[in-house]
Amino acid sequence: MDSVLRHIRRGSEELLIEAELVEKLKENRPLRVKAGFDPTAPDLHLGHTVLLNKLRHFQELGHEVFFLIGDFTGMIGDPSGKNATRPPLSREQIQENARTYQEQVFKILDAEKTRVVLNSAWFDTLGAAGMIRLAARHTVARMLERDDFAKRYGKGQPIAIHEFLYPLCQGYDSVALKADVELGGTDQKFNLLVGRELQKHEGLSPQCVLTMPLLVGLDGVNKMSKSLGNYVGIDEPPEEMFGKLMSISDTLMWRYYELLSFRSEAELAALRRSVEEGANPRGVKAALARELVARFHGQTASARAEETFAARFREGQIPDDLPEIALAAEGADGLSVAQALKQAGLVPSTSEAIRLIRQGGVKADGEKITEPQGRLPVGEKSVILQIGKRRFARIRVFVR
RNA sequence: GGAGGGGUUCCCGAGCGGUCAAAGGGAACAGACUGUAAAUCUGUCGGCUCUGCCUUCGAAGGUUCGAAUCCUUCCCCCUCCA
Repeated sequence: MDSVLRHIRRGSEELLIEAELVEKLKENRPLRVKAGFDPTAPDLHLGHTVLLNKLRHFQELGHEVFFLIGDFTGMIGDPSGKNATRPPLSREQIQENARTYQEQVFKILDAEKTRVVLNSAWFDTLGAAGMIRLAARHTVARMLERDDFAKRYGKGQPIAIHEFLYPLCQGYDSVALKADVELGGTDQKFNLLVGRELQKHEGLSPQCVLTMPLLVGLDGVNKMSKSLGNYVGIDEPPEEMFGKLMSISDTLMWRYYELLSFRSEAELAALRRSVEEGANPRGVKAALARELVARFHGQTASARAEETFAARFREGQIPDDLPEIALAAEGADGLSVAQALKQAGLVPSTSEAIRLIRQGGVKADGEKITEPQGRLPVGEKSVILQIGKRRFARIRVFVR
């Protein structure tokens, strides 16, 4: 029992209430473990996988996971108040999103032990009267206990009524599913607890609540999210993933280890010690990148991504598989480098190109270009233009 | 229904008749450094046929030699009172 509990708790923020969970586990049946996802943005990133990994743990322990897609609650919108409105999704879009979700989710979850459910299944039949009955179960004062509501109320910021319905609906999902455990991010704690209350009202045994920390994004400041652009998508190409993971700060790396790696606590401690004793954090970070890329793309792809990364950034190599782009020059004197960079799509404007040349950031066939007026001659041979370490194009100039 | 606050370049946010392509911060990009796309430092950060020209400060008009800054109308967001 102890080792099971430790497994469940690993990486988690909070478990409520442990004693109750022990009781449930003692019943020796598959527990009904619930986690909700909204029906938009089916592009999963590493932030989502923190929770998915935990669901996976439950499956490994023989429990049943309910992967709930909040197609009904999606209509209410995000209660965090950031995105005020969100266009309602059509039935087809939701179906489509659900499908995409599953494709991605089952890279982590065991499809055999996962039930995908939509909450419109019970809300469509609940009706307005049912909704009012549900709303009667909770008081405004209790609703205002939620941290973000309290803050907004205190600051005189608006809170729309329907935002109060969101936690209630999410809680009702737990009633409908008879959930034994619900997982969510720490920001979900309040909503998860509402589920407990509502279940008690219905005479059900209240669910245990397990919250997982939010994963900080690549910027090291905000939580990982697609809209902030600080994410690593689980569908991204191996090279991209590897590079992004190498770009996190040395401090942030440890957080990622805790939340994303499957290495044992003992192994983590050993890694930490080695860096304290002078090992280069670069290597440790690469090991993390290797593990994660391998999880989504396999060993070989992961190894190849690492090689590419090393070649590109340590040895400054130029990728060898660049397609040739043919650009037309107006006359026999060729094309200005700035124009070429723009037309090849490496920069959005010639102004930007000129700036980069002035800063010494542009190379042609490995030679730094110093003259903003520089031109590429017309010819049979292609030239490789490079900006910084990451942008390349193979260009050939011809006369129109 | 009434009163008031506000919409500025990717984001936050200053500017309130000329010296404003517009302070400051963030993000981003480049350079230096580095066994890292880490950290740190420096620079850049509307467009162009680039020592000059053109287009931006919610929209449209107007006043003025000159407007992000003043006036008019309109659109949008927010708060308070009822």
